[in-house]
Amino acid sequence: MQLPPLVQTFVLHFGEMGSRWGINRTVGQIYALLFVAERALNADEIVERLGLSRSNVSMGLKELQAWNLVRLQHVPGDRRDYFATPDDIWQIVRTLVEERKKREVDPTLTLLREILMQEPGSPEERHAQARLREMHDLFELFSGWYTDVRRLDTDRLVQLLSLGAKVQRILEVKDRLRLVPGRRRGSPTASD
Amino acid sequence: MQLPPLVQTFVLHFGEMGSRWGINRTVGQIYALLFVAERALNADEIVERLGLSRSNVSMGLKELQAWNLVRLQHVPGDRRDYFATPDDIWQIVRTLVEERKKREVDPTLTLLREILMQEPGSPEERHAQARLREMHDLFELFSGWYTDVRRLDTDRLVQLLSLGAKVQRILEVKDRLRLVPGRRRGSPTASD
DNA sequence: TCGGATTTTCAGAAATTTCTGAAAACCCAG
DNA sequence: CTGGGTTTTCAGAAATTTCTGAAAATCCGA
Repeated sequence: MQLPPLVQTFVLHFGEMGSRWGINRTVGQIYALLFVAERALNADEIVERLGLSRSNVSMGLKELQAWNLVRLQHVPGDRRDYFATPDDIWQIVRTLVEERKKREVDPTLTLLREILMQEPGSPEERHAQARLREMHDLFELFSGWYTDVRRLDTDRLVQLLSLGAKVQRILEVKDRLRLVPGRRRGSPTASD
Repeated sequence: MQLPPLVQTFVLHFGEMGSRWGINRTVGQIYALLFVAERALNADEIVERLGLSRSNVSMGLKELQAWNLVRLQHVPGDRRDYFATPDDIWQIVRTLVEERKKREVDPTLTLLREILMQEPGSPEERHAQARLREMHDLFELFSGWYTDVRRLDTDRLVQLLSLGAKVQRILEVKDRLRLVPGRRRGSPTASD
């Protein structure tokens, strides 16, 4: 592995972290390398920098492409494929969340719904269903929140995150307003 | 594996899902089983229901305890250990997030800070640092948001999630207020 | 302290995942 | 077409992770 020390530290750490998620170590390393690279890299450059076999890099890149985490680029007059991560880090976050939702949350929700359709054959099953309904509702809540929030443009999103729990105040106001009788429909927020 | 079909479906799915995260299949299965169980189970009951070896179950339970995901209980007059998941599903979510933060986000933030302290020795390293600063700031933002939001009681949290992107309206109001000249210090939110 | 019940440990076996080199497939300029 | 440069595939090798049985440790009532 022939890398500036600073980069190497990060690449190794990210590889380890990757293996704690579903991603394998080398895929994590490849991604880390591309993330900090000044320009798009081709497969041989990755091989050289990380000391992996050519075929391993090929498979790693294939996987990253399947996740939509790298973009394929071409350099004029060069037939090789070059790979890069999006410049906008928020785009990366969005892709990551989107893909994990697609692969993990959605199938789980489908399964839970199926289970909840079944007729329980015993008190034990009845209890299991009740428990799984709780889980289902939780996932639905998150899922709905996400499809909602995903639309926000990045500035708004950052604003919201920076606000943190201060948003709570708004809820308190909402509560107070709710106590006022005769309140009409609409958004009982600060805009009133 | 001797389980009601409905439970078995869930246990198997959850096991698979577990292995897509850092958790191994059997640990996932044990957790799933405890989650839907009507009462706390002892190790032998888990062995019997999931068809695993006694030692495997022992290690799985140890791991779940290390994650604070199961509580140890005792039945009067019985020397065996019984295990259960918290009844409150939100407690489970909180533990899960807390532990993952501790194991993944915090160490990464530490590493990123260390890297950012170093003096870049080349333009390549300078660029890598700039990129990693972006990542660092992103993690800080999430981390700060989380420490803030974690304090909210569950009702408020659910309220917030249900609200979804409608919270955006509040930001719009905030913007409008900011345009008003001569505004004094304090929180220019609904609470004014 | 003893003895039975229970849990934990751990070395090796089994299963799974990752990695590699060699060969095949692809792709385009000439 | 053809040929060289490039990427992909894939069977087996290597590495890692998971799982097991047997033995050791622990724990507690008598």
